[in-house]
Amino acid sequence: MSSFEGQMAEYPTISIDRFDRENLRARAYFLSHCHKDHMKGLRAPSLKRRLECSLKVCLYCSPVTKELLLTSPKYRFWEKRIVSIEIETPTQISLVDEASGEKEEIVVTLLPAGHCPGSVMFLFQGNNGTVLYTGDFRLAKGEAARMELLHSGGRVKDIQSVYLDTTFCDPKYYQIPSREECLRGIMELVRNWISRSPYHVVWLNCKAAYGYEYLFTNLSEEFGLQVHVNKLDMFRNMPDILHHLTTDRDTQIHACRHPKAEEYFQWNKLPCGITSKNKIPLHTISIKPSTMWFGERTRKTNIIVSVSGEKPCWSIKDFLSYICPVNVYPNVIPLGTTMDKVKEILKPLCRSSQSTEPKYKPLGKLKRARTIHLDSEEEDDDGLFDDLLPAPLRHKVPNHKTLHPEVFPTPTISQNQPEKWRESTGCFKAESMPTVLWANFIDCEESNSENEESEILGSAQGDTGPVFQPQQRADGEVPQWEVFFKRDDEGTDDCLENLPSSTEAGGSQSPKLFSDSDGESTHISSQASSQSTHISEQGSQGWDSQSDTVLLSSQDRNSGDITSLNKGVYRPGIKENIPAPQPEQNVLCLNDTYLDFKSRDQDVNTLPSAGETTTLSSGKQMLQEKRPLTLSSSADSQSSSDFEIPCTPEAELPKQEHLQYLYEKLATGESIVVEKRKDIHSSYWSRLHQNIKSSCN
DNA sequence: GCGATCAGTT
DNA sequence: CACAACTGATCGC
Repeated sequence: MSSFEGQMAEYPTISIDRFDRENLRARAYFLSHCHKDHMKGLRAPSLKRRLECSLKVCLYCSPVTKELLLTSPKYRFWEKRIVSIEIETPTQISLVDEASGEKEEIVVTLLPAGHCPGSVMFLFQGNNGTVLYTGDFRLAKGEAARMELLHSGGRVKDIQSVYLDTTFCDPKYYQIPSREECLRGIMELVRNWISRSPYHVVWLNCKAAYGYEYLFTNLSEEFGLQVHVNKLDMFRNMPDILHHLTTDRDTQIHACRHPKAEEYFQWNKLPCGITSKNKIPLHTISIKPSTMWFGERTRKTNIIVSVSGEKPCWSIKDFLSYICPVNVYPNVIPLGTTMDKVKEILKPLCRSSQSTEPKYKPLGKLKRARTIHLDSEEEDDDGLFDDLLPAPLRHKVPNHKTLHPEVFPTPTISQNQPEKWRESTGCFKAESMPTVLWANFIDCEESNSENEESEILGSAQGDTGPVFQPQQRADGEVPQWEVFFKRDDEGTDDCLENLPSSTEAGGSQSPKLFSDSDGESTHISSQASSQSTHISEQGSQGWDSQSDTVLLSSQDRNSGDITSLNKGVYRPGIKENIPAPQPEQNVLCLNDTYLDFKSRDQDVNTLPSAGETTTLSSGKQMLQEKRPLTLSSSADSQSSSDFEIPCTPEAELPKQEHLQYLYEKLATGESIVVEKRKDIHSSYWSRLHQNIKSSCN
C-alpha cells in the first residue's frame, strides 16, 4: 500500500495520486493510473466542492487514464477538469494560487510506466529541480535507459528526487520473471487445457480493475478466442484491446467477475454463471495472475517448486541506480520497517553515495563551448551542474534511428481551457497496440498442427466455438504441465521430474503433483467425469484445503530455448515460428516462470508481474518509436544489445545442488532444514524452504 | 443513506 | 502483509 501522501517536497502545491486531506488545497492534481488505491479522495464530496469553487484546478493524466476514469459515472463530474497530456510530451503547466494569484510554472512529462493501460510516471521540472514520481511502475531492465526524456545532452538528467514505487523492494521479490516468460507459461497452460475439448474453459481470476489487457490480447491472438469480460465499454476507444474482448459467454477464456466467483469456482461455475455448454458440463481451471507469487504462499497445502533464475526481470535497483537521483523517497514502506530503513537500502543507489570523494579535476579548464543539443529544456539543470555533480555519464540508448532531439515542443496548457485537450481521446488507436508487438513474439499465424484452429484464429469472432479435434498425443488424457517448464538440453531439467509421479505415473501424472497434504489426489486430468464428480465432493470438503499451489520455474538459461516448451507438447509446430531471442552476450538474465496452480481442486495462479503489468503505452513506444521490429520482445525486455545493463549484483543464481536438494526433499516429503544465511538471499531461501516444508506437512 | 475506517478474504 | 481489489461491521455526519 502506498504510503505516499500526495505531495512532493519540491513541489508541494501539486498533488499526485492522493486527493484527500492536505491535497484538497492543491493547485493541480495528477493521476498516474486508474487503480483505486491511487485514487483516494478523488470522488469525495470535499474535493467535488473544491472543484466547484475553483475555476482553474485540473487533473492531469494520460489520455488513456482519462478515458478509463470517465467511463465510470462516479467520476464524470471531473470531465471538464481533466486534462490529458500525451506521453513523452513535455508540457508546461501554470500552478496558480487562486486566492493570491501567485503563480509557478512547471513542466511535466509523462513517461510510460508499464503497469497498466494509461499508467505513467511523472517527470516534473521547475524552479525547485527535476523530480520523478514513478507511480506504480513495472519496467523491464534497460527501459529507463531507453527513455529519451529522462536524458538530456546524451546523459541521464540531473534528478533531484525520485518518488519511488518500492512495492517490490524486498529480496523476496528478487525473482520476478519477465512478462514474456509469464505469458509464455500461461499460454501453454491455456493451450493444453482448452485444446482438450470445447468444454474445457479457463477462468482468469483477475483482481485489479486494469492491467491484464496484455494477457487478454495475447491469449486472444494466440487462440483466436475472445476473452469474456463483464464490461468492455471502457475500451470502446481502444480497438486493440476491444477486439479481443467479448461479453458473449460462449468462449473458452473467461475473465469475468462476480463477487462470489471463488465460491462459484468450487462448483465448477464460471463467474458469469455458466456451468455447461450444449448441456455438457464445462471443465474449468482458474488462473490467477498475481504479483504476490511469493507473498501468498502461506497456505498449508501449498507446494512450492522453484528453480530460480539469476535476475529479476526488472529491478528497482537498476532503475534507481540508473537515474541516480540526489534523494529517493520510497512510496511503500513495509510494515515491519520504517521510511528510514528503506531509505538506507536505497541510499547507496543515489547520488550522495556514488562518489563521496571529491574527484580530481584538472584546473584551467576553459569555459565550455557547450555542444548544442537542441534540447529545448531551458532549465537544463544538467548544464548548470555538469561540473559539480558526479552524475554518472550514462549515454542514453539510441532507441530510434532518427533520434535527433529536436526542439521539444512544450505545449503550454492554460488552465482555463482544458477543453482544447479533450480531443486527445482520438489517439487511442495509436496508443495501444500490444498485439502487434506480440505478433512479433508469437506468430499467431502459426496453426495448431493437429486441428483447424487456424481457421478460428483468423476469425474475428470466437462465437462459433472452436472445432475440437482429438489430441494426437500418446497419453491422450493428462496435461503435462511440467513440460512447460522444462529445459530440454540437460538431464537436470527436472523441475518436476523429481517429484513423485510427475511423469512416472504414466497415465496419471498429475495426481501427486497436485496432491494435498492428505495425499488425496486432486486430478487436473481431463477425466471429465472425475472432474465434475469431484467438484460436488469438494463442496463438502472445502476446496481451499485441497488446493495446492505450485510454484514452478524454468531455468531456461538458454535464452533461445523457447522451443523447449514444446517438448512433449501436443502442438509440436506451434512455436516453431517464434523468433528465438537473439543470443546476446549481454543476456545474463535467466527467465523464470512461476506458477501457482489451482484447478477446480486446483487453481492456477500465475504470473508474477506479468499479467497485470501490461505495457500498453510503453508497448506502443517500443513498437513504434524505439525498437526495430526485428528484435523479439522477449529479448527486449530482458536485455538490450544497444547498451550494457549490469546485473543486479545480489541476484546470484541458485546452485543446482540447492535446487536438487529441495526437489528431493519435496519429493520424499521430508522436512527441509532451513539454513540461515546472512546475505540478502537468506530471506529468499528460508522462505522457499519454509514454503516447501509447509507444503509437505 | 453515504462515507470513512478497519478487519478479513482472495 | 504490502497486488488490488471487494465485503462486512462499525461509527459519525
